[in-house]
Amino acid sequence: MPTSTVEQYIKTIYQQEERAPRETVPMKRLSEAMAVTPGTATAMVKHLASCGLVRYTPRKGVVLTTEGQKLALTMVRRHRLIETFLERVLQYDWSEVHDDAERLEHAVSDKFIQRIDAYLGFPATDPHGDPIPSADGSITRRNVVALNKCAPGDTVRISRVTNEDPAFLLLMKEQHLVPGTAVVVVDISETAGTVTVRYEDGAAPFTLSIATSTTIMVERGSPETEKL
Amino acid sequence: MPTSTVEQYIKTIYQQEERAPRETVPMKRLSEAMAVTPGTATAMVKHLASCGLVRYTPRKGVVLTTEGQKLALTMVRRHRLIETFLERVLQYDWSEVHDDAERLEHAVSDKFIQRIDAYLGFPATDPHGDPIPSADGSITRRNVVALNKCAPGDTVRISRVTNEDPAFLLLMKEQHLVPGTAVVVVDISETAGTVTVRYEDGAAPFTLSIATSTTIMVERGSPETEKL
DNA sequence: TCCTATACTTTGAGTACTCAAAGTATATAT
DNA sequence: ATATATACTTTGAGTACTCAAAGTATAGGA
Repeated sequence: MPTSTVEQYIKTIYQQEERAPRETVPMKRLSEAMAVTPGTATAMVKHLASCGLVRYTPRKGVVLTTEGQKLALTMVRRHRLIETFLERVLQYDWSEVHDDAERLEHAVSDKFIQRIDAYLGFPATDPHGDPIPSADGSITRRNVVALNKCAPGDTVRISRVTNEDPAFLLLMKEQHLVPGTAVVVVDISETAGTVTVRYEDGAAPFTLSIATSTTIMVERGSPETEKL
Repeated sequence: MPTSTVEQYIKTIYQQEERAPRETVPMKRLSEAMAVTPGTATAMVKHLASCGLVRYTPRKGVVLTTEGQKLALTMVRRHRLIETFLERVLQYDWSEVHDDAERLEHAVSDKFIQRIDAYLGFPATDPHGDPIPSADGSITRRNVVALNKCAPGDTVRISRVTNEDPAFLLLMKEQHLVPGTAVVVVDISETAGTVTVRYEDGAAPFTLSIATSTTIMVERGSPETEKL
C-alpha cells in the first residue's frame, strides 16, 4: 500500500513527464512541483526507486516504471472522477474542484470510485476537459493543439483548459471559454503577446495573453466540418 | 488544524464517553478502541491535553473538554453524513458504509459536508438510525431503550442499531430489522439468553441473543399510538 | 498489613516524512 | 583550461506518530 505522499509524488512525476515527454524529470522541477526542498525530493525519489515505481539516475532525473505509470493513472483517474463528481453532483464551480479532489483522491476506496463512475454515467472527461483514464489504465488522447498555435481565421473548439488557477478558471467561465465552446481565432500578435477570439454567435471578441493561451487546448476544424 | 490521528482519538474518546457517561475514559479502553499499545495512548493523551482537547488525570483517565466535544461532534457529523450519502446515493449496503466513511471523514472539507447535507435534504439520522449532529454541534437524543430491556407483549419500533459488524448488519437487513421497522416482543428468556420478536405483518418470528439485542435500540409504543 | 494482579507510565528506538545547510558534480562562458 | 553558477546530494536534526519492554502505582484479596 503506497502512502498518500508516495501517491502524490508519483502523480506529480507523471504530470511532469506529460509536460515534457521522452525526458527524465529533474529534481528541481519535481521539488518545485511538490513544494519541498531539493534534498527532500532526492530522498523520496530514492525511496520510490527502491519500491520499483521509478528509475532514478543521480544528477539526471527520474522516469516512471510501468508500475509507476499504473499507479499514476489510478491517481489521475481518481482525481478526475472526483472533480467531475464535485461539479456535476455537488454543484462546485470548476474553479473550486481541484483542492478538494486533491485531498479526497488519497482517501477513497476502489469501490467508491467505481460507484461514482457509474453514477456519473462513465464520463470521458472531467470539467476541465481532461480525459479520465479507464479502470484498466487506458487513456484516450485526442488530437489537440494549444490555442496560440492556431492561425487567424481558424475555427476551433475548446477541448481542455490545463491552467488550474481558480481566478483564471472563473474568468474563462464568464467568457464561456469552456470545453465544448467553438470560437474563431481573430488575431495572434506576437508583438503585443495577445490572442483574440470571437464567438460564432456574434458576442463581443475576447483577448488574452499568449502565455495563458498555451493552457487552452483546442480541436481544429469547425463543428460543421466534423459532421460531414 | 488537528491531524487525522488526533481527530480519530477524539472521536473514539467521545464514543467511549457516550457508552459510559459521567465517567473518565481509562487508558485501557482507549488503547483497545484505537488498537494501539497503552504507552501510545498515554503519550497521545498528553498531547491532546496540551492542545486543550481533553482533561487528563494520570492513572485515572481522560474526559473531553468543551473544545474536544466540539471537534468530536464535527467528526461524528462528518461520519454519519458520509455514511448516509454512501448508502442513499452510491448504493452501498448499510453493512459496507462504515470503513469508507472512516477514511473519508478525515479528508473532506466543510464545503463538501455542507453540500452533501443539502443534497441529501438535511437528514436527521444515518442508515443505522444514529442522529446526525447539526453544523453548530447540537444533537437530538431520542428516548430509546435497548431491545432486551423491553417486556414481552411490547410493540416497539427499531430506532438505532449500534453494532457495526457487517455480518450482523447483513443478517438484520435480511430480517428487516432496520430503523423504522415495528416489531412485537414475543419473549425474553434470561435462561436461554434469547430475545424473540415477531412482525406486525405476520412474518415468521425471529430470535437473537440478548448480547446482540443490547445493540438494538427501540422506541416504545406502537406507531398507531403515536399517531393520536 | 502485606501481596499480587492489573492498569498505567516511562524510556528507548524505529518509520515516514520534513528542512537547513554544507558539500559535490556539471554545463557553460570566458 | 579555468571559473562560476546552478543543480544536485548528503548530513544532521526535528515532528508526528508507532511499539516493546521495563518500571511504578493502586485496588482488592488473603
